[in-house]
Amino acid sequence: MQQYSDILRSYDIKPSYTRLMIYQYLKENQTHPTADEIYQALYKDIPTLSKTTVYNTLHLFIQNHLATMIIMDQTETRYDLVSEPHAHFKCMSCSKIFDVDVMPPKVDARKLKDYIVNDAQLLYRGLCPKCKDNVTQ
Amino acid sequence: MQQYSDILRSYDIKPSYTRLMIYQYLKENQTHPTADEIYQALYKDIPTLSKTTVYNTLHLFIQNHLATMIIMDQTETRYDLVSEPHAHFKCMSCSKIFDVDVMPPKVDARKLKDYIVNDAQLLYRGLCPKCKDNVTQ
DNA sequence: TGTAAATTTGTATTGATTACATTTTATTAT
DNA sequence: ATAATAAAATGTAATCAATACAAATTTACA
Ligand SMILES: [Mn+2]
Ligand SMILES: [Mn+2]
Ligand SMILES: [Zn+2]
Ligand SMILES: [Zn+2]
Repeated sequence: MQQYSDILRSYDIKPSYTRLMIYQYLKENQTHPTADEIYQALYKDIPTLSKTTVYNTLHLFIQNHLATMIIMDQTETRYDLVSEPHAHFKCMSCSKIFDVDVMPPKVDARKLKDYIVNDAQLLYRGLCPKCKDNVTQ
Repeated sequence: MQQYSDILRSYDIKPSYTRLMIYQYLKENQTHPTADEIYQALYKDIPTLSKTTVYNTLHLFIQNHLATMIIMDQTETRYDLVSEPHAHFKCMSCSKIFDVDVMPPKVDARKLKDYIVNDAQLLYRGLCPKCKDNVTQ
């Protein structure tokens, strides 16, 4: 937990209790949760938790480049800690998001000349092995 | 217009007037419009147009692999005709979406073994040349 | 202590998208 | 033609994640 405080501080984020808990949840559940999933999970331990705080905190994490948002469809935004660049696969049947060990291609300077690129995301959609088997029997 | 009808038919879409107009708009304004932008543009010529019809038609186009949706943030879904694979750049200042001539990397079969991949999207975020200049003077 | 700043909370609002019943238009059979 | 049926389009209400914002609580520190 002390180490988590240090990580938050290293991103210029004051490690309040709520922020620590949200960071811990993201760190120890690498499941690309929605804001609501985070809220539901932490609510058990922090009954005073407000959903607004979850949103506020996630936005703070993103501002400070500690987290990133994964938007696969308009109904749910998911969150991930910033780490090694990797791609994401969303199963359109079970809605789970899987990490894919593929690097988003580094932007060719000629292709995006005069642009400032802050973020790159590589997204795949389809069926995960489990759901594929369920559908095709 | 006759050619547009044939294109729709080749995707198993019956070319009604509304569908033709929406297809035409997407074809002749390669600007990745929102459903509302399409509605606002066509409303002038088709005053009876309903926004639900725009959504219905776009969903039909997507079902039949004639169009695709680009979701860069949760407030607006944008639409694009399916064409040569290319990436998209969203300017976080002016909200415009630019085509980028970069191919989303073909999925390595070993990386997504046992997955069924239906769709790949490569997204960049940042500032376009115009907005960059406005911000930095 | 007391005061200001930072953080968290609760509630109301927003707005794009969907649900769905109704109406209109197109197609087919008689 | 006309009627019956199917397909397409419309209008309105509902949904629901996300935000706005003001109030309350906690923290920092003089
Ligand atoms: Mn991930
Ligand atoms: Mn495009
Ligand atoms: Zn699945
Ligand atoms: Zn711009």
